[in-house]
Amino acid sequence: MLISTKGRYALRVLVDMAERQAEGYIPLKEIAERQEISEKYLESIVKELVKNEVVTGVRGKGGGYRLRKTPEQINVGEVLRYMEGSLSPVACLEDGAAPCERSARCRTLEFWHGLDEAIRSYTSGYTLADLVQTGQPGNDYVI
Amino acid sequence: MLISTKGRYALRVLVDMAERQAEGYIPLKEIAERQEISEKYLESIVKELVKNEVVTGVRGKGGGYRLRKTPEQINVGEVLRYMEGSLSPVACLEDGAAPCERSARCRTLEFWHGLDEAIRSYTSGYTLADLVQTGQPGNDYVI
DNA sequence: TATTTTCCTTCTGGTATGATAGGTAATAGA
DNA sequence: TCTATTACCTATCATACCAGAAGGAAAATA
Repeated sequence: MLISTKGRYALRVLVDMAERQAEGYIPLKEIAERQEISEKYLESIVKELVKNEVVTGVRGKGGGYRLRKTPEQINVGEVLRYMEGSLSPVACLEDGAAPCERSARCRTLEFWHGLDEAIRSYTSGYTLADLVQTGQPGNDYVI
Repeated sequence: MLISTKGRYALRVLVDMAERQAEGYIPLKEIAERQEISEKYLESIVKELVKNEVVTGVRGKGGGYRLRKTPEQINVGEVLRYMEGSLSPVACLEDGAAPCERSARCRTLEFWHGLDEAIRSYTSGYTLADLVQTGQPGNDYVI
């Protein structure tokens, strides 16, 4: 499993926010109800989105969360990487992974690199706007 | 992490066997030493390969394991699916997963389907022969 | 001041991962 | 027939991650 509920829920939350951009700040409680996800669990997810400057939160009455950029500026691959830490298919390609001392003679490394690149180029071909509008990528990425 | 050590080690074991096809049956102990992987752990991995008819084992002196098909006939994606159970990036696309009752209005489903397909088409574009020879895919798959 | 909301820290039950341990069954060769 | 070798089988274990739940503190509004 490449993507856990963290990544999946994060996208659903962002789509929800994008569809209600005009309404200003939206309480997490509302999003949790609409998306049928535990509000407490969503807290930990949104926290990560705040930390990475994808959304902003405002406390108190009338507060809530809203997108910090336009949906067109929010890249899906980037968001998933925030949530999952990494989208690398294997441990040896993860950021900050100790370089494998077998890599020079590893016959599978190139295969993994290719898979990593396939995932990277697919996911970074989508923005939040693509998800909201049609569910189709808006750029020229072709599978 | 899409691929655990099970899938990674399985490929290394298979490449090792492919490179020594002419030598007949190869004891797991040798493979474990060459690949620097715990023999006991490899047992559980090879067991799965036997179960899925990728390799055959013969007991006793002079015994060991060998490929059951030619490297050209062994598909990398298939092997990884045996080892990992599934290569689906998200739980909702896994084989036998309960169909999500939100799927009709899910704005992210198509994105996940595309990612699933990207992974599937990349991994199934490689055979064991490709890993052994050059580390490059032998078919016309283009990223 | 009361209410609403984010924000922060801690805890928990379940499951998967990456092994290790110890044995049984089959086979070949001396 | 005995012994060494090898695959095969079952059980156990430490650790980490997943998916939340709980309880409160801080800020903002009315």
